[in-house]
Amino acid sequence: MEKAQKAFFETYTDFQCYVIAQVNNGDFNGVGATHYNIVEYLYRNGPATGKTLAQKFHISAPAISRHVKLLLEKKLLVQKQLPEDRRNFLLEVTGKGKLLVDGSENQRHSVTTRISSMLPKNELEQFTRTLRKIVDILKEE
Amino acid sequence: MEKAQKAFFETYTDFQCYVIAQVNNGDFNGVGATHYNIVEYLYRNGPATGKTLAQKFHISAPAISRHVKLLLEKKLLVQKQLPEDRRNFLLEVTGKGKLLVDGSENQRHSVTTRISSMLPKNELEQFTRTLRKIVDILKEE
DNA sequence: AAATTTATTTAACTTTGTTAACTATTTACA
DNA sequence: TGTAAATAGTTAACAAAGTTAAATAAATTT
Repeated sequence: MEKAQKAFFETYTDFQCYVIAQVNNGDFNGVGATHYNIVEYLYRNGPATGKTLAQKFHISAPAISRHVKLLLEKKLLVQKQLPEDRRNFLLEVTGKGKLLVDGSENQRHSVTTRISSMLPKNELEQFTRTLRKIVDILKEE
Repeated sequence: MEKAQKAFFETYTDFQCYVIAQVNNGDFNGVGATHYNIVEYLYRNGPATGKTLAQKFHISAPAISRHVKLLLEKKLLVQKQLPEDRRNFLLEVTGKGKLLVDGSENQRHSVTTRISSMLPKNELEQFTRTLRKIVDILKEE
């Protein structure tokens, strides 16, 4: 294997360990990583249906259904049945849900905040561009 | 939130979805993602003990123990008790284990290979440098 | 020699994903 | 228009892979 490839490979796998560990361990007041990501996604992108979330997060509809059920119980989301197609339920973040995302004690959010604040702006921009390319490569399959 | 930060944040979370999906779904002949990562790590870095693996992958000793047990059953690893301290068991990749990693049908390996072959060399090097910084930031805590 | 520490394993449990089967609703079309 | 197919979501049963607590065996400390 070529040197640049090898360096990338090692760093990437090292990084992957952290991402996985963060997902496995991150549980904040009974709100797991995927729970949090759902709330945050709906906060930033506006209301969406369960189906959209399943596609976004690449998990099955029943998995989303269980997550949403818990988030409704915790009053972090509310559900609105659409009159034009009553099979669809739009999910919306509550004030409490927004507080969860905005909260400064939020570890999940702070990881990306910390990363982006510790890199020079141009380096961050270049990194984001390459990472976007990588995501697009991954999406192709 | 600043524009560059926001772009990073969105791309990062999108990327994270793929990493997690890959870990959840990736099961190749009964060998899951962590199983494979263990074999590959030992292949590339030489024999190591369970304790080392637990530290490397940020998972508990019992989790490693279960993974290793399966990998021994599948003859992908062998175990050698060290005479100088018989509590330590060095884990080593077998020929069969090496074939798993080297195999061209190997999806896990091919993700990083595909990424690195689709980026210009200097972009890959810059990306690796920034990603290494990020891993170091994450390691600090 | 006894107590403590260390590496590993076993047992019991939790979380979070999966597929299969179900309900409710909408759409297609003979 | 009435029936069949498709779609969104849920429930049930299960699997994978993590966790902590407790057990074992070996080495080290006192």
